[in-house]
Amino acid sequence: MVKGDERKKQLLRVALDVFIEKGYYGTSTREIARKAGVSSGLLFHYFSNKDSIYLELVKIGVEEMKIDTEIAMGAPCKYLFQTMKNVFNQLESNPSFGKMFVFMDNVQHTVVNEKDITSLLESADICKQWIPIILEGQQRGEFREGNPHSLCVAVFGAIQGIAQEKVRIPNTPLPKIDWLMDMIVSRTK
Amino acid sequence: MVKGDERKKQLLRVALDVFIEKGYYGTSTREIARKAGVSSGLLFHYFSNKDSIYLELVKIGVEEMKIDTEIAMGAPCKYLFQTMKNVFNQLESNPSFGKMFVFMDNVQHTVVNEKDITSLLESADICKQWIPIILEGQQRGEFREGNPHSLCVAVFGAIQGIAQEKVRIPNTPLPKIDWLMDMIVSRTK
DNA sequence: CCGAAAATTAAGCATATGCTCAATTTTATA
DNA sequence: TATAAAATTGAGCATATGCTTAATTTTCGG
Repeated sequence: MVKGDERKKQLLRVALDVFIEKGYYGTSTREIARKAGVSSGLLFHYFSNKDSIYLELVKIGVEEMKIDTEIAMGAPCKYLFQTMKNVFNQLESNPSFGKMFVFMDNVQHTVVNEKDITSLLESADICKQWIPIILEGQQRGEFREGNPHSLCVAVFGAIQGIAQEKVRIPNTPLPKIDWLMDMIVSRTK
Repeated sequence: MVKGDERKKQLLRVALDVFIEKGYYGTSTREIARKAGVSSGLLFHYFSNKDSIYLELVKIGVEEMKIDTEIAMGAPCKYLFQTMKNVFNQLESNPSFGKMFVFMDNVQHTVVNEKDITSLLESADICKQWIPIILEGQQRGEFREGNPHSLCVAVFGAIQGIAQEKVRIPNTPLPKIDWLMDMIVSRTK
């Protein structure tokens, strides 16, 4: 017998793995329970339904993805560099971080009948968060000219792609941060 | 009544949409049939089972993703540029191309109990195809130094991310190809 | 216009799924 | 140690799913 709180955390960990591997619809509550070594009944003792497990994971992910707009606006280029450094460090040292990264990407591309999730995701939209910062960086001459949305998509698309590969093949060598910065940093600087 | 060949193509088109939206496991054969306006029975008249629909789509995707190694080795930098240009042009003009792009990415991250698919995907592994070309480019001084695998992951991760966003939000502005090239092209050139 | 071939359907079987619920075991506490 | 609270199980219901099959409709060459 395990204390309720621990069990719930364990179930969330297992659920994250299965959701990543098989997607929302392909994940059965039975499989989560089985991989956690408990009965289906217990799963539904801790979570009211399948959606709520998913939603809870999304909430955790959204929290992890939040950026500090205050600091970012103060030094866009430096902040972007630091953000990448943090992400890459975490990808190397903490497998569950990478998993959550991949999960959040999957979530973005999965249509789930849950308005709660849709609204949650809006607040986690990387482009929405970063576009004002990129604009600020452009005005300072730190970032190159061009559509900020495009720049954002390119930079964070690359980070996403790298994270995906890292989770799938853990010994994937990470690129240098400078390479990614070269995509967005002003050349004349 | 529709001629067999046309119907099959239509079913593949519909299946691609559903697979993208809900993933392999979340896609039901009934839904494919319903969205195509036919009965389940007819679906299984044209395809022996669900896996074979998926496999057929993967085969098409693999074919589209193949690169011309001969030409690429002759002019790595130019070829990379041209490849990106083609991809971006297609993304703008041909929605089904973008869909296939996203689908192939999903396929890479989905575990399906089908050894046929696993082996098929190896031949479509972008890194496996590009690493020799990047190496060649580095020897010529066209590409920057660094782990070719990392460079590959960064560049094609970015392209993937962009394609994803373009499919999800079709009016997403595409970045300039030069921005992406700056990630990999030698600075001293 | 006849009949074979092709296209299509509807019903149904076996199994998997989300979820409930009554019952049982374990733990903690007074 | 007695008892309430918490943890856990396992059977089971309703529905969804992959797929089969017999039967029906449509097409079209002779």
